[in-house]
Amino acid sequence: MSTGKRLAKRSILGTRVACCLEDGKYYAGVICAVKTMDDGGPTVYSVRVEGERRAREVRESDLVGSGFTSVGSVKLRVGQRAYITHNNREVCGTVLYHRPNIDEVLISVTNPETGVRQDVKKRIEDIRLLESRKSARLADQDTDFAKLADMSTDRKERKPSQTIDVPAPTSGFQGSRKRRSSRTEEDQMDECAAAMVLMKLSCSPRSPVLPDGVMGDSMSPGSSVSSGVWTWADGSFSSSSSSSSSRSPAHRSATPSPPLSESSPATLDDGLELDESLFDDAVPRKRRSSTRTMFKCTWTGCHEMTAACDAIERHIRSTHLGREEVTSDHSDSDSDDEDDHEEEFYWTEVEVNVTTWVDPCEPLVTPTAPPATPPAHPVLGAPQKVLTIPPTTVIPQPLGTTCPSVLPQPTSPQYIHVSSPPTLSHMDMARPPHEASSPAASLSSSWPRTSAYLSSGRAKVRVSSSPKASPGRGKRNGESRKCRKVYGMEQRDLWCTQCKWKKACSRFGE
DNA sequence: ATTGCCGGGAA
DNA sequence: TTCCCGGCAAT
Ligand SMILES: [Zn+2]
Repeated sequence: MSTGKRLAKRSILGTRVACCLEDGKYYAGVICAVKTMDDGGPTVYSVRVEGERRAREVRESDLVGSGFTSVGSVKLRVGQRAYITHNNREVCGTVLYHRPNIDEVLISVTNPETGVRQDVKKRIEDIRLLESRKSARLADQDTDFAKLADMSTDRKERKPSQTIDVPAPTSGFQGSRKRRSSRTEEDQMDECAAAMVLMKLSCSPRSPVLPDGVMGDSMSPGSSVSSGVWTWADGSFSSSSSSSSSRSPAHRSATPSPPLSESSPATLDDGLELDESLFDDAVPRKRRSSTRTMFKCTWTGCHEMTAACDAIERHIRSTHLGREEVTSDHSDSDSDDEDDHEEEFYWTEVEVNVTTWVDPCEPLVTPTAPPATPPAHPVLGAPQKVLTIPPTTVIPQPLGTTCPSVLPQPTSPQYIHVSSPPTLSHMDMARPPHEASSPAASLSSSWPRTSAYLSSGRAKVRVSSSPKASPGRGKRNGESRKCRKVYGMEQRDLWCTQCKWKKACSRFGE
């Protein structure tokens, strides 16, 4: 009554959180009760830490998770167990150090395949303190099993991400909503299992894979927080679907064999066909008419553009993500052993007028490109007119087609922006954006990278044959990325009011 | 299973 | 009026 105050409705009971214990490290647990002192006292949470019997009572400030402190704002102790996405699978590691000042965390992980221990640098935002519900995931494609299973399939240059299968979010924690389930998951599992079998057959029973005690040291004394990250290796396959989910590790489009029909963006500079037969059969091979697909860096303020997506990814990796190729210069197309392919989130395909660029193999910069590329990690979400593409770089949309599912800004479907960034960034979005005025402002400038989850993974532009509009009820035809979808449940406060009320969206109404 | 949102209802 | 949600249609 009275004072409008709306509590986040969802019950936090049952929410998985990381709880800071006496040793200063965080351990996974579940909230089982909340005790709030009505007289202004601090709220006390009763958390059952995994591996312990009794629940312990902790203060809010000792919790990390959705609705609480975000990982980004805590200092991790040495020895803290952490989960990161490495080579497309979640691995568990131990923090070697955490330097908040430069936002860098060094984690020691062990590669399940090689058994080699490796130190990985991550940003705090890319780190989870809780294990994802679905961990283990093979990178497929060029992992061993892929070779075993079908090595004939691809021999040529392959690109990490063709399809836009959405991966996920980051911010390891969860509230109460479950993430979408991908059906490919099963496939992968199967293949994975098959692979394991193969490997088992061809290797010694106790294959080099996964050295038992991956991190036998410096962990909690008696708490078995783990439950095995690489579950598949343990033999426990139970795909539990506990209520508290979490992000699923970012994984790429996996399916190796089937010829992907759509959504296979251009590949390499020379003569590989792209899929644009869909929108305009231009450039079946080389530059033909007058446009051509280029790969443009979408990093805020950066205008780098290259002809090969390979190149743009390299650019992004080194310039923006600050990662250098860890692995020895692999010949050209396999064992991508770097990190999760975060670089893929920062480029987009663009149709370029062929006359404006010269060398197909060399990265080039748009004429107006400001030399000032942010040196360090620029803060995402600080909008600064990103897509200020000079007229030459973008082609107008061919027909009165809709440009669905890409730009959240419905107002100017003038430019087709062949999309690609398959997923959103792995930024943590635990708290409401400190952005300028309206979230819409930030949106209009770029991808909704502030968004948490882009649920249905499909981001490829596609020309639908007929504009078809039936404003009846339910849903509009193909397009429907409204606040809910764009921001996800987790960021409900960013939705427009109408959406919050389950009414017709006013922001993306169109 | 998820998303958009109408219609209805409580505060 | 503001806010919330059941439930249905369309994916
Ligand atoms: Zn809305």
